[in-house]
Parts: sequence; C-alpha cells; structure tokens
Amino acid sequence: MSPETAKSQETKTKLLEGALRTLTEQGIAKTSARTIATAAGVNQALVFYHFGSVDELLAAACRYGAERSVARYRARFSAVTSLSELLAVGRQIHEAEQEGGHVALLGQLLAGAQTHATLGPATASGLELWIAEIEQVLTRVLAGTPFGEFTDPAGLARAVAASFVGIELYEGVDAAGATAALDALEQLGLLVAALEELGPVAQRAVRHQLRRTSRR
Amino acid sequence: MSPETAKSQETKTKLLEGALRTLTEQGIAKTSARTIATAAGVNQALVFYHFGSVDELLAAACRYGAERSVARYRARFSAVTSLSELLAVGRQIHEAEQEGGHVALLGQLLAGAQTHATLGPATASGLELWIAEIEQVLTRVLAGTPFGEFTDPAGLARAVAASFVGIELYEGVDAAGATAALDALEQLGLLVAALEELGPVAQRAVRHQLRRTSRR
DNA sequence: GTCTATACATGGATAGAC
DNA sequence: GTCTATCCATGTATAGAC
Repeated sequence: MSPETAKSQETKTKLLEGALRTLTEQGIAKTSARTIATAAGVNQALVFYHFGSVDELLAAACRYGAERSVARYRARFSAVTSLSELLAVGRQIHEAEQEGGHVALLGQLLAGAQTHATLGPATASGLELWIAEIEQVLTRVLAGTPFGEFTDPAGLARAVAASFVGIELYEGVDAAGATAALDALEQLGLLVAALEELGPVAQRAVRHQLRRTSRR
Repeated sequence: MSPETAKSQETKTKLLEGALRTLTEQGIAKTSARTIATAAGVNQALVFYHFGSVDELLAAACRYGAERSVARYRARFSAVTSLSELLAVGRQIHEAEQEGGHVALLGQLLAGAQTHATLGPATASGLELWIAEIEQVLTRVLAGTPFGEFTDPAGLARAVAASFVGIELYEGVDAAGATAALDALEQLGLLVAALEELGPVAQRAVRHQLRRTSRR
C-alpha cells in the first residue's frame, strides 16, 4: 500500500490521529478524507496513498486507538479483585476517557459499520480488546462468588462492553441521565458485592435457590 | 412550515417513513435528503419544503418512530410483574425489532447527534419514551424485592435503555457476541429473580447485609 | 513521498414552472 | 403541493508535477 520509511510512518501516524480526532469531535457523519486530512495537517490525497480508502483508514484508526486505550488500563484491570472494584474502574475509565471521547468513538464506528463493510470487522476487533480485558477480570472475580457457576463471563463481558458504549453515546444527548445510569449501576454493584459477603448459611440458601431456579 | 392538508400529511408521512428506513438500512453516514426522498418515493425538494432541513426531518422521524415503537409494547410492559419477566419482554422486543432495526436506529441517531445539534434533544426525547416505560415497570417490580430500597429505578431505567441500544449496535458487527451478551443478561436476571424467591430468613440476612454495605 | 490540479459523484438548498 | 432545473459546497479518487 505504501513503503515503510520513517517519513511515511510519520504521516501515517498523523492521519491515524487525525482520523480519531475527527471521529470523536465530529462524528461518523462528518468524517471524510478532507476533514481527516485537515485535522491531521496533511494533504487530502495522502489518505488514499497511504490507506487506499477512507474506510480502510478508519478501520486502521480503530485498531490503533483501541489498542492504545486498552493498554492504558491493562494494569488497573489486572489489579481488580471484586465486582465492586471492577465497577469503580469502569467509572474511572468513563471519567478519564469521556473527555477524549475514546469510548463514544467505538459508538461512532459501530454506527458507521452498518454501511461501511470494511468497518464492521475492524470495530468488532477493537471492541474485542476491551472485552478480553473485562472477561479476564470477570472470570477471576466471579469464581469467588456464590453465583460463579451460574454466570457466563464471556457473555457478560460482551454485555458490559456494549452497554458501556451505549451509555457513553447516551451521555452525548443527556449528560445528567448518563450520570444517573452509572450511579444506579454502581449501586447495583454494591448490592452484588454485598452478596459476596453474606454469611455461610445465607450463602448456602442463595446457592440452593439458584440451583432450583436455574433448573427450570 | 407547511400547510396541513390531507395531501401534505400524506407526503410528510412518506418522508418520515423514508427517513426511518434509510436510517436503519443505510446508517446516519449515508442518510441524506436524496436517499430519504428516494426511499420515500417523493421528490428531494419536498424534504426542505415540509421540514426545512434534513436535520429537522430526522428529529421529527425520531419522535415519530419512537412513539410508534413504544406504543407497540406498552401493553406488554404493563403486564410485567417480575424482573425475569421484564428481561423476557426485553428479549422479545430485541427479536421483533431487530429485523426492522428500530432500536439500532436510536444508536444511529445518538451517533449523529454528536454533530447535528438539532438531533440531540430529539434523540433524547425519543429515548425518554422507552425510559419512561422501563422506569414504570422497574418501580413497580422492585418494590416487591429485598433490594427495592437500595436501587434507583430512574437511573436503572436509563442504564437499561442505553445498554440495550449499545447491544443492538454491537449486534451489527458481531451477531454471535450480541446473542451471548443477551443470554448472559438473561441468566443474570434469573439469578436476581431467584433472590426474590428466597425464604424469609435468608431474605432478612440479605437485606441486613445490604444495609451494612450501603452505609459505607 | 508529497503536493497541486483536476475529474466526477453526491449532497444541501432554492427558484420557478406546473 | 409537487416537480424540474439549477447552483454551489463537499466528498472520493486519480494523474502528474516536484
């Protein structure tokens, strides 16, 4: 597609950053070769020279951005030992990334993926990076709870990641509502955390009830 | 903006339907006066005659579509008496509306709202219709559970609605993943439902633990 | 490798005929 | 009310100069 010299890499990076900025600041609808090139401070034609098409640039930017964002939180994820801690980390990520819009970015890409065929797989694999982190944590954390055997970490991780993106998008149109939503989830997390700390008798009762119910 | 004759209403409706179809089938990025008019089978200039601008048409379409979708499920929502039933209804809605893409539509609008200033409030009020239904159900249902006093129905309703939109968007890039996510949530719902059916002693233990934890 | 110039398509919006 | 014609901005993509 293009050689691998130092200068080439530099403009490629500029374009990737420009694509991310345009996507977060202007949304998928206003993202074009021109707007990206302007944000990147390079010529519009270079989009096609280096990436072939706008879609492919966006796909590359998705991978690039997701990898960087996830890496930033990998250490914090691996330190999590309980559900309520996981929620706290989620809240931290929300507050830190919201400004940069790095999560709503995935929302923009998900919306764009509907038409731009190239974007679908790229967005999926970008999300997959987040999902993998969350899944690891959930597997580790749920093992020690009364409901470890009744939950599916892989599915839950997907639900958590997708929900997070949804709430991030929602924040764009109703900031107060999004805050209320996150508060409510946090409360819910505390509630589940409380179950982790039940006495042995009560835990056994809960577990027993779960077995009965899940058999239906 | 335009008179209220029968014929006027008819083309307005055509445009609204066309806008919804274009939005769901092509996404916000490919939605334009021309594509909408083609889908509606009317002339492109009528978008501006009847609605002033594309954005205003989209805003109107959002209200129109959300109202119709919510109305379709209002009866079913009001019949819900437990959390697991609520989840089941959610699953039904997912399956029924997925084909028509009426939920991912809200995702497209949320994505578009980032730039199109007019869209923000309209999308928010469209989502609000869903939220209101869910909130009513949650308030009713949670009252009868051990954790009714520890949860915030308004916030939870917002979390549920936004999450649903996120999962719906996610489905577009990874159908299997979205199914796994919904399955996991359903399992989680059964788990919570099980807590509703605990014996009085265990319930008291749970409630006690919740009070202790939430005091921190 | 990068830029300028340029082609051609698509989109927003209006004027004027019917 | 609706359609045709039209203007102009924006977008994708390529050719060719430097």
